[in-house]
Amino acid sequence: MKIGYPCINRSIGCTANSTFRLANYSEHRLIEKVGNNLDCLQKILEFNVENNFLFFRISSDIVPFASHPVCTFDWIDHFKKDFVSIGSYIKKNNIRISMHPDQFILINAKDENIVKRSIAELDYHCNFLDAMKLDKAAKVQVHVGGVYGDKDASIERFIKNYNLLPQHIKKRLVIENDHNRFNLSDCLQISSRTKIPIVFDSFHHECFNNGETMKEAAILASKTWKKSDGVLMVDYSSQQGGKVKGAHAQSINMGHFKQFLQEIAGLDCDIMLEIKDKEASALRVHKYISRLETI
DNA sequence: AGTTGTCAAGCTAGT
DNA sequence: ACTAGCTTGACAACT
Repeated sequence: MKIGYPCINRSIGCTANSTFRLANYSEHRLIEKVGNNLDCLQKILEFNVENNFLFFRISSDIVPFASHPVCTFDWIDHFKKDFVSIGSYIKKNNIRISMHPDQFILINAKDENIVKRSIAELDYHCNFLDAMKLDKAAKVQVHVGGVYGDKDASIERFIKNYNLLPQHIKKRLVIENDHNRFNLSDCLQISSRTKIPIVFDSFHHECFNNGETMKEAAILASKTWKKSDGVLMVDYSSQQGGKVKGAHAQSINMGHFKQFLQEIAGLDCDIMLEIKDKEASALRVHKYISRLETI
């Protein structure tokens, strides 16, 4: 079981998701930003290896505007050496990688243009992972999309559009249950017809489910992962008190987390801690787990 | 140097 | 009708 946190490290003093304004786009700026972001990504990964965080989500902002029409620059070729070098570091240290394109990515949108832009964005994510020469266990996770007042039709549209995706996207794309639109059983329905693996989001499952216990749900999701996809990815969080339903906790609630670990005991998975304070909470989790291992 | 409005993109529920 | 929330900050124009 690997533990990770998403995108941002707050203790090493650099970010791998630095961007700029579209209005200020220039090739020079793009090269500068991507160069810095890749340098910082390497530093974050080194920090992670030292601290035994072997699961990491790379920010979608690592190559700003990569899928925007304004970007015609061949960044894959320009940074080829860096990609290969970071990729070998990832493989050498057996780090699991994921990416999570933003909320604008809607494979099942009714508007063809949104679908087109979404595919362009997925293409960017997959090209990025391909450039690092990572195997297909490095995943790109999205939500199913919008309901548009007709869930069945929206599921059909997802499946239809998914089947049309190019192979280099299909091999990495996975779906995640969300907290108010498509829950685990909706995702399972899609998975049974497309064989797409499901990232299990435990917090979303608490918010929105079809009566499955945490353990049942995690096992159902894990069965959608083939050997070559790697083990089940889990997104873990809990409710931030005083905020609207679905708001992620600012810092980890260890009691809640321990109970979650007990509930899914015996299931191999990699856990992404979607907690706002990032590695601070991840360090507390590690302390707890290493204590368990020494007992 | 510090503050603050704004940033490519969408959907949903809650106010 | 409007906004918070979602991987959420961080950019950049303004004091």
